[in-house]
Amino acid sequence: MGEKDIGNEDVGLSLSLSLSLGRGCSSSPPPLKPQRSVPMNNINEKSSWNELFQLLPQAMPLTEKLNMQNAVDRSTDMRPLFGGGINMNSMPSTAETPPDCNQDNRDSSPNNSSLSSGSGCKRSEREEDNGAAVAGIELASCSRGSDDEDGGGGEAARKKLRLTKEQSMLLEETFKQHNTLNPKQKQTLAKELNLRARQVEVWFQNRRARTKLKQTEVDCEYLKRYCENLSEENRRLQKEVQELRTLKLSPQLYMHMNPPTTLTMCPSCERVAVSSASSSASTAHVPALQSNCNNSLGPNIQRPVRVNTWPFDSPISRP
DNA sequence: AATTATGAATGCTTTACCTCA
DNA sequence: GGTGAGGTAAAGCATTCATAA
Repeated sequence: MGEKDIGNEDVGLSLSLSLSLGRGCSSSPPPLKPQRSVPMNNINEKSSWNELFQLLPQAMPLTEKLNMQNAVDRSTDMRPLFGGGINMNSMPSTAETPPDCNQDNRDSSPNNSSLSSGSGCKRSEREEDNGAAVAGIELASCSRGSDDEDGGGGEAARKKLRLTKEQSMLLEETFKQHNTLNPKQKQTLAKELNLRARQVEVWFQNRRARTKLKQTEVDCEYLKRYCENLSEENRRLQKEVQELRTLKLSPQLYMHMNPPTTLTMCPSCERVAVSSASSSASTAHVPALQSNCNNSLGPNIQRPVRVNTWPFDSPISRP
């Protein structure tokens, strides 16, 4: 399948996602992601993403931001919707969910160790699931799997469920709104989808995990680029230092040189003006720049411009 | 046959809540 | 009554497996 390729390509094209934050700081990479410091129940990856996008560099066109968002979304969201050969079976395997199953072996773990930890076995969900099963979840049509429900053991062969297109779509839509569900939402959604609450829960867990994975890939790509740009910048600066040293060694040349060039930026519109330190004429165009903007800092405030290693913010490939 | 996508299982951590000394 | 320790449940995450496509 080429889907992964597409995903990677998108990632490659869309790296800048989180990067946003590095603007103006070329010495240390920006935080890639807001760190979690809240109870896990409150995690809302979506909102983090939104924050990230809000922080994207202003220089980045909106379409680019959207493309990035779409790229990530596409890489994870669209597949279930447009993947070929969608199997419409929706039946939770009866091997997994015997109609009269009302105890903890719902998950049909081969070693039946789901009770081992007490905390990891999600008792309530099993209870919920039982409720869902009672509510008729098991009545969903099953296009396959009828041959393994008689498998006696049943637990050994777990038949893989494929969600229907409609189910996937609704799950995706819900995930876009909130990437975690409270029990009530879970139940409601499960009922709507004709699935067990546990299945909805698992789907959301997987979705979060895989979204995170994609984000990690994007972050890695960004860091890679960031590093490359730093290296490039370093090389450039070293070359510049070398040139200056050379000039210093030949004072005659040095004397005929123009004074060092500095860059100044209009604080409001952030347009850059090149000026010579001793040339009043050349500095004149900073106020000229500022004449077009409402600069709250006043026209005389100029700040030096740092060379930005932000990969998408400035042309790196300088001559 | 190999690969990819994805549903599911398992074990662990974190957090909230309760009980008790 | 306030407080810290210990236990428990619930929820989420990371990892892994299994299987459909």
